[in-house]
Amino acid sequence: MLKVYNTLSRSKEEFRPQEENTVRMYVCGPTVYDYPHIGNARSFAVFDTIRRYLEYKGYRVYFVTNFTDIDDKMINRAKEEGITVADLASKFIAEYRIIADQLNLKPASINPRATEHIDDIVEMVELIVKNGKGYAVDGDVYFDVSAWKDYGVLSRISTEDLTAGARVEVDEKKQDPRDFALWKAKKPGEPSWDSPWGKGRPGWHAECSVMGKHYLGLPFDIHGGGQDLIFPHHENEIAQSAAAYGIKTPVKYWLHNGFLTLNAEKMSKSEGGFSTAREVLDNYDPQAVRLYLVSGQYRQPLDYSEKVLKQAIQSLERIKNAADTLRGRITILERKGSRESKADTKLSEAVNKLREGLQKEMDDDFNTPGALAEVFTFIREINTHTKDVGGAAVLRESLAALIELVGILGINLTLEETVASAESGDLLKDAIELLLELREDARKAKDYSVADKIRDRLGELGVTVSDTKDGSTWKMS
RNA sequence: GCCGGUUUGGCGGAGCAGUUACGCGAUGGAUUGCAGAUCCAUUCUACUUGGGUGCAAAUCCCAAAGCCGGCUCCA
Repeated sequence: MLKVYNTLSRSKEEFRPQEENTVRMYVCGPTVYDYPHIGNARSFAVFDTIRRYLEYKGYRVYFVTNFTDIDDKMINRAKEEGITVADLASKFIAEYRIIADQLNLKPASINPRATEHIDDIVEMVELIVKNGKGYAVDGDVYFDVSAWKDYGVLSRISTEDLTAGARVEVDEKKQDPRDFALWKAKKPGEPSWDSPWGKGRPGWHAECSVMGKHYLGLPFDIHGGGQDLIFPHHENEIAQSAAAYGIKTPVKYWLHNGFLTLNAEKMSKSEGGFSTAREVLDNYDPQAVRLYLVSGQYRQPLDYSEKVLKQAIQSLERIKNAADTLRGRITILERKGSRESKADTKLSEAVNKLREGLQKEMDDDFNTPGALAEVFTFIREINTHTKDVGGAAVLRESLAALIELVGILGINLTLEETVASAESGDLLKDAIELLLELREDARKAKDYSVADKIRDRLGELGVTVSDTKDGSTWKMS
């Protein structure tokens, strides 16, 4: 039974989607005005893992994540760079897609953009005004927080404290400092759309309410985002949806990931730091970065440093080696024939334990570190028993399980299997096998200079050869 | 000021009442023609501090301290 921590109740709740076997989830995507930073990457990776696990459990997941392509930051940055807001958006959406690809994020069901839903937004704002929960002033439209008694349900910020908040800007147009913009009147040089209040553009919070409703219907099951979005963004989303559509809450489970913290001193000193996702992904194996990002429980803060990245690289290596060990043994058994042995049973049991254990951990609010522990326990079993396994079937089963389960965490172990599937693969494969046969003869004759030459030269060509007690294995690197 | 989180071994990071987390690193040993990979052992009877409850507390309760974050457009 899956339990998820719901920010709304501040407790773990049994997860029950409204429609059986289907999960509808929405994750706040980036504002595409700049390069995504490593903190954004964490959020992407976390919710991708959650989505993949739900799919592993058999749910059909509708996964919507947006691009905010119109807001103050977009406008300011476009002005600075001397390009249009639309061009700025294209540039950084492209950038996002590169990062998403490197992080092995499964493509969303859809990536809607705020500017594609202006009509829907206008419609929602009209409803809010019509329902007496919003008011227009000089082309701006504000949400009337005083008219929504449940304001603060999610963030648990009392409205009195809010007024006293350090960063509330005084705006004469607002009836109350707590009120927030639903629609902003056009200023000179800004992109704008027609509305009943004149030309203008949507407030930030409006888009997510609208797109969530449009693609998933209200209420939907999961809404995700960083903890910094709890207030005001998600609080306002709830208020908007409730005020416009008359429903109590637009979302059943609110999930928020913790921050990624940087050791500021350390980072700032090391050549400009590693603040953008791109810098990190260019400097480290993207798979290791992904592993690092899910190495902590998603609600906990996660510290970033060069050291932990290096640890992740080593951990990833251990996972890859285990897959290679299985593959190597499979090729050896293909050569010498398959005959089951006692070790087969042990490995088979380990596979079952892995599946059970991983599910138990992930069912507990997506405990990815726990899941990784299960994976590594399984890997030890692989390393202990594989050399004695006589049946190829259990090896294939183990490999498939390993690939599938680390796949939930976003680690792709099939990337290195390219050779075998290539058109020319068979010829190449046979040629390498032949060389290894010759090498084996040389080794038997204790002619190690020839044996080492074959291994070294193959190594130069990108073929790594390893010896085991029952023969040699190879892989393309 | 208000609200929230966090404090576990050399490092990362689970556990959330009773037994080895797991990974990385280090050291020693084993296996191997060598290399790579791997296994075993040690570091590892660790849990911010002070009280309390319990047969039993890292784990529950109370208090304090440190660190981090949110408080109108930042994942």
